Amino acid sequence: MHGARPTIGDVARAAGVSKGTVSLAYSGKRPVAEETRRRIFAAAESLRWTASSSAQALATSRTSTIGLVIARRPEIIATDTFFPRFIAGCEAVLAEAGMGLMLNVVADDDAETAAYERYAAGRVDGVILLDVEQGDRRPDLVRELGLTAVILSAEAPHEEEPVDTPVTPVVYTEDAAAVGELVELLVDAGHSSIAHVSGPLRYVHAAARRDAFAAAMTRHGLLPDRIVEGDFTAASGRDATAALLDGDDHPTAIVYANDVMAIAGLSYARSSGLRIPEDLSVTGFDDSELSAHLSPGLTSVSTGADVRGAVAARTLLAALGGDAHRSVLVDGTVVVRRGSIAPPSQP
Amino acid sequence: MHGARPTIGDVARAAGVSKGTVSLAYSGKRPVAEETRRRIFAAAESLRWTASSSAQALATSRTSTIGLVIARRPEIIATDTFFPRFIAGCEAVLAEAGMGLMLNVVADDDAETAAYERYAAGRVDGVILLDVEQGDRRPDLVRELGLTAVILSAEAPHEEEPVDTPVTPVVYTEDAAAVGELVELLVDAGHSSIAHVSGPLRYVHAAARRDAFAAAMTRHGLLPDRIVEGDFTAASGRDATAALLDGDDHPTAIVYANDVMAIAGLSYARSSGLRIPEDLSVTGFDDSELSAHLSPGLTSVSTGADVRGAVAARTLLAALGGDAHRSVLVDGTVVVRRGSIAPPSQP
DNA sequence: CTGAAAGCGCTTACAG
DNA sequence: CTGAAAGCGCTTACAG
Repeated sequence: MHGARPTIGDVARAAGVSKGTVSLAYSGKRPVAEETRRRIFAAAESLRWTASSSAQALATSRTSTIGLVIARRPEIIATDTFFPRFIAGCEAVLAEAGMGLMLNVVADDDAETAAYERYAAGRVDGVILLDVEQGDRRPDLVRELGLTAVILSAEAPHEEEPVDTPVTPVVYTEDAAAVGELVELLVDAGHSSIAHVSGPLRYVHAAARRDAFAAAMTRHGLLPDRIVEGDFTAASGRDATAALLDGDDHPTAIVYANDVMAIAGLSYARSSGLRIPEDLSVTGFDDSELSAHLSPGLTSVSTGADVRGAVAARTLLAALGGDAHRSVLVDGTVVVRRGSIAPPSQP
Repeated sequence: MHGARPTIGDVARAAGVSKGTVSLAYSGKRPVAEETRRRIFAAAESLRWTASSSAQALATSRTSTIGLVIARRPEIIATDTFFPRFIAGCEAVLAEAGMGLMLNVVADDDAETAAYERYAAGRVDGVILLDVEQGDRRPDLVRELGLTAVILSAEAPHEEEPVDTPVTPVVYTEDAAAVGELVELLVDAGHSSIAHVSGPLRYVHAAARRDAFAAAMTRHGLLPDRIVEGDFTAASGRDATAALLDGDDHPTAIVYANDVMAIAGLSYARSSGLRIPEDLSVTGFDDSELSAHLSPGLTSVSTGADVRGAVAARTLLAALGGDAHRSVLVDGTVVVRRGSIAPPSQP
C-alpha cells in the first residue's frame, strides 16, 4: 500500500497502450481516440493512479506551485489579519488551476534570500512579493534567479522605467483615495486636530497611506503635524496613542493604519478617561472581522485582502502563461463607516 | 540567464569528477577526499549551482516538503491568531531542516480530500492535521494515501487502540488544567455565576475546553449550566454575550474559548452599560498580542502556538525519519493574568 | 576514495 | 491517432 504507488507504465499496460498515449489522454495536448481515452481513464481509476508531481516537474520544468515569503515578525503576522485573508484569496484561484502554494516565514534578510534561492532550485514557478519597500532588492533578486514575480502594492506603479525593461507586474489598490475619504469624514464631523498612526514607513504601502493622510489634511487647510510611526502591533498602537494623548492639546481624532492599532489605541484612550467616540474619534484600516463587531463598531477601510490575493494569483498565473500585465488595479477599496466617529465634544 | 540553470553534470565537468561524486560530496553519504570536495564546492559556487529539487524528489521519492491544510472559513482564519503563529513555529524548524511548507486553505470536504490527494501524488512527504474532530476521517484518509502524519490535539490521546496499529503521533497541550485555573481564579475572586462561550464543539479541542470548564465548575460545587457555543469569530462572541447578558440573572463572569470572542463580548457588555471588570469579569484563550495591550488587559491562556508548531514539525520530521513517537506533550500552557478579573460588584 | 551506468516517472519530438 | 525512445537532473547500488 505504501510505496506501491502505480506509475504511468502500470496504467499504460492495463489499458493496452503506450505511456505516451496515457500522458496525452490526460494533458489533451494531442487528440486521443475517444474509446482509447475511455479505456485509459478506466484503468487509471481502478489503479487509483495520479501522475507523480516530481516526475512531471522534472520533465516539464514546471512545478505547479508558487511561493510566498513573509518577512515579518511572528507577532505582527498574527496580529495583522491581512495575511490569512490574502492567502485564502490566493488559494481559491490556485486550487482551481491545480497549483500549490509554498509558504515561508522568515526572520531576517539572509533567511529571505535563502528562501528565494530554494524556490529557484525548482521548487516554485513564481512568487508574489509582499510588503515592498523603497528600493526593494527582491524584484532584482528574483529576476536574477529566474523566478516570475508579481508585486503587491498600495499605489499605482511609477511609469519611469524604460519600456524595454522586463517588467514585473504590479497588482495594486489605491489606498490614497480611502485615506482621503476618512479625513474628509472627520473634517465634516467638525474635527481639525487629527493625528495619524502609521505603519512602518519603510514599506511603500505605509508610506503611501501616510502621504495620503498628509495630502488630505493639507487639502483641508490643516497641518499634518501629528504623525507617529507604529509597526502594526497592538503594543505600538497603544504607545503611539499614549504619546498623542499626552499633554492637554491632544487631537480629537486619530487615523490608524490598521485595525489592531486602532483597537488598542481606543482601549487605551477609554481607560484614560476619554469616551469613544464623543471625546475621541478613531478610524482603522483593513476592516478586520473584529472591528465590525465591536460596540461601537470601528470605522475602517475594506481593502479586499482576499480579492487582492485572488487577483495577484491570477496575474501571476497569467505571467507564467506568457502574458505579463504591466499593472492591474484591484478596485475594491471602500470606507466602511461605523460608530467610532462623532463630532468633537469640546467647543 | 533564465533556463540556463547549471546541472550537476556541469559541476562534475568543471571539477573533473563524476556526477556521483558531486552528489556524494553534498550529501555526505560516503566520504569524499578533502581536496576533491574542495574542488567540487568551488566549481558549484562559481557556477552558482544548487541541486534541482524536482530531480532530487524523483530520485529519492522525497519531496522535502510537508503539507498543511486549513479547513476553516477565511474570516475565521483571519480572526483567530493561532494559525499564523503556529505556522511561524513550523517554519522555524522546517527551514533549519531545509524543508518547505505547502499550505492549502480549503472551503469544503471535497476540496480537502482533493488537497490530500494532490499531496499524496508526490507533493509532500507528510502532513500535520489540525482541528481534529470526533471520529475524524482524515487520519485514515492520509494513511491510505501513504502520507506520514502528525495530529495536533488539546488533550492526551486515548490509549484504547491496539498496540500493533500503525500509530499517528499526537502532539498535544493540556488545556484542561488551564481552564480549571481560570475558573479557580474567578471563584477565588468571589464569582459563582460563571458562563462559558465555547468554540465549535465538533472540534475536539473546543469540546475538551468545554468539558474542562464543566468539570472545574462541578469541582467547585457550581452548576455549569450556562454554556453557549460560538465559532471563534467576533460576531459569535458578541452574539453569545448578548444572549448571556439578556435577562436580569446574568452571569458575573464569562470564560471565552478564544481572545477574539472575548474582546467582542467585552466590548458588547461595556456598550450595554456594564463596567469591565467591575460588573463583568472576562477571560480569553490563546493570548493574542492584542489581548495583552488592551486596557485593562485581557486575562488569557498562552498555549504557545509557535512552540506547538515547532514541536509538531519536529515530530513529523522524526516520524519521516523513522522514529514515530506515540504522543508528545507540549508543556507551555500557562494562564496569563491581566486586569479583566475583579470581584463581582453585587453583594 | 571514485567512476560508469541504471533508474526514478513523467513528457515530447520523431516516425509511422 | 499511436508507439518507441530519448531526455529531464538527480541518486545509488555495483565495480574497482
